[in-house]
Amino acid sequence: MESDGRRLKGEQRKRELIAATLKVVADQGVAGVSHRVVAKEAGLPATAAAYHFDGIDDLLAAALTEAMNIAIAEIREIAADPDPDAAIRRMAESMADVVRDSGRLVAEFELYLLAARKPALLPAVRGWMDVISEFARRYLDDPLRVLLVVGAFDGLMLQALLMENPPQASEFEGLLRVLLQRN
Amino acid sequence: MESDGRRLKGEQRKRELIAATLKVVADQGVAGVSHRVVAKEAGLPATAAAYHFDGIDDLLAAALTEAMNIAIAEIREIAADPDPDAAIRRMAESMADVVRDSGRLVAEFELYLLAARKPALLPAVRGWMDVISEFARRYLDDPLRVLLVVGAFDGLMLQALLMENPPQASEFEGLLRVLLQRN
DNA sequence: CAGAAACTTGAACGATCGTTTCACTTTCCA
DNA sequence: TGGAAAGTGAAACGATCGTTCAAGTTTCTG
Repeated sequence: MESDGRRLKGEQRKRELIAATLKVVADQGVAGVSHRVVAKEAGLPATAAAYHFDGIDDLLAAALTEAMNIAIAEIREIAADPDPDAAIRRMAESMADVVRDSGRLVAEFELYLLAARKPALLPAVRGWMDVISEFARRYLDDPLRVLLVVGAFDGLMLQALLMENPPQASEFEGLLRVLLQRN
Repeated sequence: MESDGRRLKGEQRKRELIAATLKVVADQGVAGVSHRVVAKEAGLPATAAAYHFDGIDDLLAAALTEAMNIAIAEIREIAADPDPDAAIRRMAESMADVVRDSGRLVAEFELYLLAARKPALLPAVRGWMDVISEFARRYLDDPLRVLLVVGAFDGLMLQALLMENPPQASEFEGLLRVLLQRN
């Protein structure tokens, strides 16, 4: 724990800046992230981010990692459902939810692309792929099929991001049942 | 056809600028694209892109659309193979090739993200999804499974972009056989 | 060959960028 | 309580950005 009031305020501001950054990423993409834009979004002076983070890349990495960790925690919670069928159903609902407000989805894929060039972001991506993989192994033994689930999970969401009529929860459930051989 | 030598030179420069833009996207991502950077890559003066394109967004859209159209043509050619099993095999080899030199892959996903905010880019993305969908319908009747193939196709490549040991052609072939129910 | 059309290119514009500096307030601790 | 530590924020820096402008050259057309 941390009890120093000075550091506590700093940590709070860091969180505010991360939240503002994610909002900017959702609205305008990674390209729209700058010290001044993020600061205005957070209602803070332009130099706030420069003080609390080691440059703009550090802020971006922190924000995208944070977004990914939230998503990972959600999936982990759903995957822990004792009823395997209920887990699938809830997973499908979660996918439909994420597709509906696409902000997090955009952040997730921006992180993927950034990670392709900045190894510091790879652990967050690996954590995401691992939690999906773990979920899939509950239903499948074949490693090839597990790999397929991880790829299809992201691909379906990316596809949904660009479709006129993205799939509903019921369709996601059908897709998951096919992938997990639970027909 | 076009026979005006003045316009021909202009078209040629446009192609050079598009090629240079794709190189920059592959190396540094969309964020690295600017008039001056692209011009230096192409060995042209900084104002060349400003003359031939209606702004930097127009250049970027032209380049990413071009990359996507090349990819679409490749898939279409492979899908036209009279032997269904040979088509799967060649498709798997193509996927492994693309993963190996990841430049086009990065461009493709940058286009996806850009299309989420700029509707002008949607047709190129839809063309890609359509050609994969068409390929899948040769093997599958169930629309849900066709949807799954399209999503999984992109998702697997995106995943491969970030794996330490991306799948080989043989693994892609196994994955395709599962997806297309051709075991 | 003369004028129009298309292309070329360096210079320059205002805007925004990331970052540093420095004077300041707040908070902690001995 | 007084000095150290942490955070705050306005101002300013040089760099880069997209774009415009104007003075050229090349190419076509009548």
